[in-house]
Amino acid sequence: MDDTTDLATRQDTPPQPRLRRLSLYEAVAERLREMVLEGELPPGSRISEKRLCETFEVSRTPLREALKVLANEGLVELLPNRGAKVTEVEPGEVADLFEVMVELEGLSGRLLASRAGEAEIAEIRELHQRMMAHYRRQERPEYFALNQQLHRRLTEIAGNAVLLELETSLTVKVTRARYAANLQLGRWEESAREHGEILAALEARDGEALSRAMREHMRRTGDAVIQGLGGA
Amino acid sequence: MDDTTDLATRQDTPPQPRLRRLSLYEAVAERLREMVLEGELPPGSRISEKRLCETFEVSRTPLREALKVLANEGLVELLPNRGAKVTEVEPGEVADLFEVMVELEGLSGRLLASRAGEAEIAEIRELHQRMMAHYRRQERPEYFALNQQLHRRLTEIAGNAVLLELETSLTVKVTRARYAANLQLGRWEESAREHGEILAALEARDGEALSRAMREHMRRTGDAVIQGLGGA
DNA sequence: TTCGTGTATTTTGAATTCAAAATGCAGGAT
DNA sequence: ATCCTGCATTTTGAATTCAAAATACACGAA
Repeated sequence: MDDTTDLATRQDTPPQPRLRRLSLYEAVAERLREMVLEGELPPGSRISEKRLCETFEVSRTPLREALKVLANEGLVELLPNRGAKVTEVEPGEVADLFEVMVELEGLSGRLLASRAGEAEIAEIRELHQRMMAHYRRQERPEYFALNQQLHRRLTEIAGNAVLLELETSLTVKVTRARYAANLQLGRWEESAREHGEILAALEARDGEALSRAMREHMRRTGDAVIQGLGGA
Repeated sequence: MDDTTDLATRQDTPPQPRLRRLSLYEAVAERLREMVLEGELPPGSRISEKRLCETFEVSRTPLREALKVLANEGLVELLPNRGAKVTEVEPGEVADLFEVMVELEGLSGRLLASRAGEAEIAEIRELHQRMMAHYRRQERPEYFALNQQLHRRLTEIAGNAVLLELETSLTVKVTRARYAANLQLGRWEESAREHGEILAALEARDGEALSRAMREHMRRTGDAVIQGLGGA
């Protein structure tokens, strides 16, 4: 896209692996992921390669590579010789998903308490306060975005790469389940309060309390989502 | 491989999604996974698409699709415009891996105790005894294979699809770390004893004890592997 | 009418081709 | 001698082509 920066990047990128132009298949995968998450491609719907190729204006090769990526993320299912379909959101599987997420959050909390430095805690506090400001103003999209960012940052600070990777990929499914459940419901207030408890436990560096609070937060989110799906 | 069964499978496979001929890229991915796990493709080594295509006698398309699958499993790294390389086995990441696995095993144990029926327990007992027979005869490969099968079956019985999926994919990494650590060491006896405790807790349907035993088993395996890698 | 069979069409799987980026190397300037 | 610079070669990224499988449909028999 921006080829005037070649000169500048040429010698800087090898050491810093950040910031590169995406492959076509990555771009397609990203866009496709969005479409699935937001229900633009509804669960269960068959994906016609030809149609999508026309939509994205790419050939089938990068599209098929992107589909393989999405398949590994569990967003689409690849049926041999019969194309791909968007996976269904089964309430049972969503329950399983949160059951696992609760454990991972618990681990995250325990690690956090022992590994977060003062600087990190200050950073979290700041994110928390910004988020709460949006809550008071009832700005949902901004709140939600910061919420995601905050949770991600917490896991980053926990300092376990495998955990971070797992939470990232499972969060995609969680987000999808939220959309499917149309979860803009009444949990806002409760959720905000839980966030307060999480911050408090972090500031107190109380590993057990933090772990409990994060587990509980995830558990309740799960309950709300599952209820929204008409599950148990 | 066996194309004489086409006639038989033609009408049976649609209802039962089991048992289908693999796509070329799946076959390639499987073989490639083996090669990485067993160190035939050493960590850090660059992968030449052309060479591998010649080895497998396939074109680049299915090979590249397979590489994408392996990349999502974390076995290879895709460098844009510069091909793929086998990921390194970093002791730090292996430590992270086991830290997560311990939690998942704990969950698995808790679920197992409440969900395993008599039939399942009997099945596990039988697997356990077969495994122990191999232990007594000091037949390592057979022991190891049954060990894998038993652990997988335990997670299956735990009845959480997401957990099963996660453990499956993480087990691939665990296996790779074991190979890298050359772990055919002295933990055999200890490990066998731990398996006894697991079975006992399962038979007693003691969720807490089972969870603890499975966590502990995984923790110690991790310690041994990390030690074998020359880590902490 | 309904069901089954065979054929035409569409869609997917894999190979090939074409283009762009990266790598390696030779020659020349400092 | 060392370090640029530019070209040739190799390797990767993406489009296209070809083949095989699945689907849709029309026809004919029961």
